[in-house]
Amino acid sequence: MAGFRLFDLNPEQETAVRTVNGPLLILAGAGTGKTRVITMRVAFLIAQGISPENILAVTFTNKAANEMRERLAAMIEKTESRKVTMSTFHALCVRILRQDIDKLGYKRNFSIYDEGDQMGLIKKIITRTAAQDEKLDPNVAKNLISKAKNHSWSASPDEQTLIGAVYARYQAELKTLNAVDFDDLLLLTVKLLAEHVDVRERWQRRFHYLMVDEFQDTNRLQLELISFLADERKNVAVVGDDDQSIYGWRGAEVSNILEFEAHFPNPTVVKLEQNYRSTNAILNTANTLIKNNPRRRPKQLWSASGDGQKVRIIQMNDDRQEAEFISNEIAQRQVTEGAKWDDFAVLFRMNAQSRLIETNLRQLKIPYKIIGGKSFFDKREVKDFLAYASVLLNTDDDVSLLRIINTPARGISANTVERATALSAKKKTSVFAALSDEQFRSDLPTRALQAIDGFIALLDNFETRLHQPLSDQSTILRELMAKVGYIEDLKRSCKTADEGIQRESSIFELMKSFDEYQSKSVEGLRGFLDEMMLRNEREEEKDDLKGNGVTLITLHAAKGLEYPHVYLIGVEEGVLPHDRSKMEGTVDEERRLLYVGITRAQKTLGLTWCRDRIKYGSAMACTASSFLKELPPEWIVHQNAGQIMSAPVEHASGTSKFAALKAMLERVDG
DNA sequence: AATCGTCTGCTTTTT
DNA sequence: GCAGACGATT
Repeated sequence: MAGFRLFDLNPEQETAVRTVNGPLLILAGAGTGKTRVITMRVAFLIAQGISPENILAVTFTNKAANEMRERLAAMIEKTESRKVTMSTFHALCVRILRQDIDKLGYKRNFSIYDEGDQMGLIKKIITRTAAQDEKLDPNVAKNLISKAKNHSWSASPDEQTLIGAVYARYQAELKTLNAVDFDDLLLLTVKLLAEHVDVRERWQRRFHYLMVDEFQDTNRLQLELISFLADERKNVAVVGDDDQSIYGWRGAEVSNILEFEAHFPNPTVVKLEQNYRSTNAILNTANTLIKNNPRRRPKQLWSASGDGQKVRIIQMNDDRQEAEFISNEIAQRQVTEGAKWDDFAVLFRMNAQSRLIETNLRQLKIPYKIIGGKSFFDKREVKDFLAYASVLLNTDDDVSLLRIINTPARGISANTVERATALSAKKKTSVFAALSDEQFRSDLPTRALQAIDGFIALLDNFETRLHQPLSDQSTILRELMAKVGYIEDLKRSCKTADEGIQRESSIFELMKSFDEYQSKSVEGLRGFLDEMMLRNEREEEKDDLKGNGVTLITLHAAKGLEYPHVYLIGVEEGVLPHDRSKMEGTVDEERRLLYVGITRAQKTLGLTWCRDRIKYGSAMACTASSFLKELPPEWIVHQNAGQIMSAPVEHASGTSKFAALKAMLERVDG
């Protein structure tokens, strides 16, 4: 108890922190100090004498888990805080499965397939399964499979339909390859806990107090997992905001939070409504908008920090003008208001919308950062490297094996690989097993056989060395890469020397982080790979790119972030709400998306819409989003960009415009 | 095996 | 309007 007290909490926050036993639902509106409450509640539990080992806090992202860990470490004894389990859903599942997945017929050294690996496998299966005249979009298949898994429909897919057959084969093949995809991590964990009482009870004995962050984003399986772990104690504290549920299309069930009482009867319900981020103009705009959603838990955000400036709705002639106007205005405000580039964010529904903004910002030499885009882990060389590592740990991992079987080229032709793959499919084995099959080898030319034997020997050799006790895995990996001449091959395949250096440095970076991982963990290469597979570069981007610059970000990715000045662009019917949402009946979720966008703003907010927009290459007339009509007139001011930009320069603003221009020119010169 | 050219089809993306 | 996929070409 010593050294811990509840710092400056408002009454609701304090209730949330002090409620220790039984189900607890914390409805935490945007900017209401949620993370603080969670970490303080964990500290409070420990101060009450609860063992930190018995506390589990689950989040969705590594970033959130790390942040919580750091904050807790600053609050209580390090030795104590370390014993608390803070983990993402998926990492927790990996941990559970690595111990007992053999009970489900998988091997404990299973590989984890990311979405790219998954797609590769699905494509392969579709081509093998579909008849000549049959077509199946692999993306559609992937989504359906994911949906099926999230609803635990794994039992007996209808194999008469193509999709059913693909699903069945995909799942069977994953098992042959000793691999699991992201959905499997949850599905198999739930299955394991459901079917094996001993495992279930072991984990129930381990965790007595559960906390779940972003509960509105949990899917069915995640709720099931929590329910299993909570057992009869029902010490489940969930934190979330139904109004910020924007991942329904990925399987998130808002009903988990809306019908929390049905899953965990008689909970304590706490509403956090005092907002510490935005002005009341912004909050009232958000409040009024979201009231139009029928199914929600009523909340009313308020702030003690005053009304602030009205929210602007700015009409543009077209998307070209939208980009120009915003870029110019940011340049101007940076000077006249003394704002930093960092203080501005431009939010949009679709990534494509960032292009024009980007172009304009670049012209004005305004630094910017785009969140999103290609990930470090999508880079060819990174995937290759991880594939080599993965094959050493699980030679049955076909996706990784096929990736590296002839990279760098070692005389195993596409044709040979195709034959091995076909045989492996027929015999229901992995490709690696097929390589040693007599049937496969009998009619192969000597050259091909030599190449294959060389490859098998190479893997055997390094696999053995890797598994020797006390082996230096990092050195072994380096030697493997050197032996196969990977880096030379990589550089040879690059168009420019610069690209070669870039790619090489990705490999070095990866090796370096493995060294770092090894210096503080005993899990070895397996643990490192797990971490890599469950890690999202984009989340780190949000930290790394804290540097100077205007942020360009999608509404989805902006959740959880905040900026002093926000522009939300393309608030048009068809963009927000997106055309597709109307067909799919998910307009409420689009409204929540706008709500999330609005509540990102701390001081000022501008919503823009265009009368014309280039869509799919040609100009299309647009109308303002129907959501704009739902905003409270008393907190809104309407403007027209065309008029502002062509307005005669009056004296006062003339001075500032001149100053802005001057500053701009100085930047160009410098 | 790589590169070029044509076709297609179009949100969002915590792991 | 443009990226990504796929097939034809060297």
